[in-house]
Amino acid sequence: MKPSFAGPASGPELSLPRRPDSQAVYALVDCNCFYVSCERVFRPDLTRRPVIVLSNNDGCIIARSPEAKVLGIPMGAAWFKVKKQALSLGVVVFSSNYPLYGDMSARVMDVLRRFSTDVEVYSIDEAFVRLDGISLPKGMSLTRYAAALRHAVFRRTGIPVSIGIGPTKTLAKVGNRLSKQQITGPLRSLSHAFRYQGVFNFFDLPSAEARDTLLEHVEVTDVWGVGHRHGAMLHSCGVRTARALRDMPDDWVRRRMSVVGLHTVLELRGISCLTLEEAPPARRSILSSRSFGTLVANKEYLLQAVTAYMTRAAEKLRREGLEASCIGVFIKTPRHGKGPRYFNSAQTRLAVPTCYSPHLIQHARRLLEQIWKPGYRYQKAGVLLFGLEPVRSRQISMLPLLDGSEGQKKSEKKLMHVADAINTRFGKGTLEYAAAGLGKPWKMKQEHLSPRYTSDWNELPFVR
DNA sequence: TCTGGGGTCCTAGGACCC
DNA sequence: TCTGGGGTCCTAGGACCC
Repeated sequence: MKPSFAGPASGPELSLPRRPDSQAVYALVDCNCFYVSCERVFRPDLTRRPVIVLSNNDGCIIARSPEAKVLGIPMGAAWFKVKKQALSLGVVVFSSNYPLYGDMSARVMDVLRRFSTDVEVYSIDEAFVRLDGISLPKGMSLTRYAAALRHAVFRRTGIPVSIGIGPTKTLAKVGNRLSKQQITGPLRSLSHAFRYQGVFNFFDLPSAEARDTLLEHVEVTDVWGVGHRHGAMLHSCGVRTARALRDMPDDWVRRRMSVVGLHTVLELRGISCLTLEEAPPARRSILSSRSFGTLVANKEYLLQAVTAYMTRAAEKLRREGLEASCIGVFIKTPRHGKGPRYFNSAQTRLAVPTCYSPHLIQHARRLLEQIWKPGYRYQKAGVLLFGLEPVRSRQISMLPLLDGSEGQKKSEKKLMHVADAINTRFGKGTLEYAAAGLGKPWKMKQEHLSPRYTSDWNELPFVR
């Protein structure tokens, strides 16, 4: 299956300046069962075999190959509940390996940028791409261009993707779902709109009636922006399809689903409310939290975990050139289970914003001391950084005593810089705080972790 | 054995002010 | 000491996303 058009060598020379009045064309490019596909790139023997990937702590199933789907392995199911059944069916299982997935994601996004200058990375496995204003090779349709993009991603990364195209982001999302769907029943009459595998383009539909027919075959709960609660509410009001939602009165939608829901409805009608966000908005908070591998009663272990989580959060803070002016800590017992339940959190505002790990850790440990109660077995802890601001633009402190001397600030900055550099060069956790503990009996479970194929030569099986 | 982690936005209601 | 109207700001909770 060799594509006749391999895609432009680079994006910019193909993309023309867009006329402001031109009809927007959004494509949603979505990697098929992304985490599973990433594992398969390095394990070709797993092609066509049932594969699943578990969430952090091996808690539940977050990705399934189609083969696992066919076997009836449910999405989101607790692993301990389906483990026996899955293994007996020959399902291959992986713990999630986020460094690997992050790397593969970046490669996919790089390919997308060869096809359009306007790319919004929406999540680790999805991107919105503007396809209007691109001067296509002579005689090539937009749909065919998308098919070429799809081939290029697969050839360059090994990751299969699906593409939905429409006049709004929400319709592009719907189209993406349709591109993965079996064409049956009344949809058969629209089969020409499905002629390229893995691509569905709303602009290929011949009429408004055809669009109605399609939207009638999309469950309302499959519409982007309609979650569990609104889905149940809509069902109770007899609204079951995307078409029915689209045709509800504005004021009703506004009342029951807020302006967010109204935007969804307008987008289903083809009126664009959500635009491409190429520059991600400034981050407002950083959360670092994990469930423990086993329940933890010991305060010292909780202090260790909070130290480790704050270390990670502070690294992220510095990587993004930010400082935090507020921090929070929370701990909780399991939602389920027999033991007594407890949840508590504490926040504090810092006198001076900082990104210096030792300060942040010190505050976090103090907050934990405030909320920890004996007699409970804790399941999870987390730290939150908020009130974030860029390092440079900060106002000069009016409290030089609290802010520390210039010299001290400088040496703190240097220390963090060196520590971050060592951990980047030699791998996460090379340098860490003693207060995070050595044995870490609370560490999360990862019993089926794949090797670090993309970040450590020694873990590549075929390089030796 | 006991269900992930990391985000954002909107709304209602209370406090406070004039 | 008897009760209006309107504004702002903050917070908790709900809803959604992947």
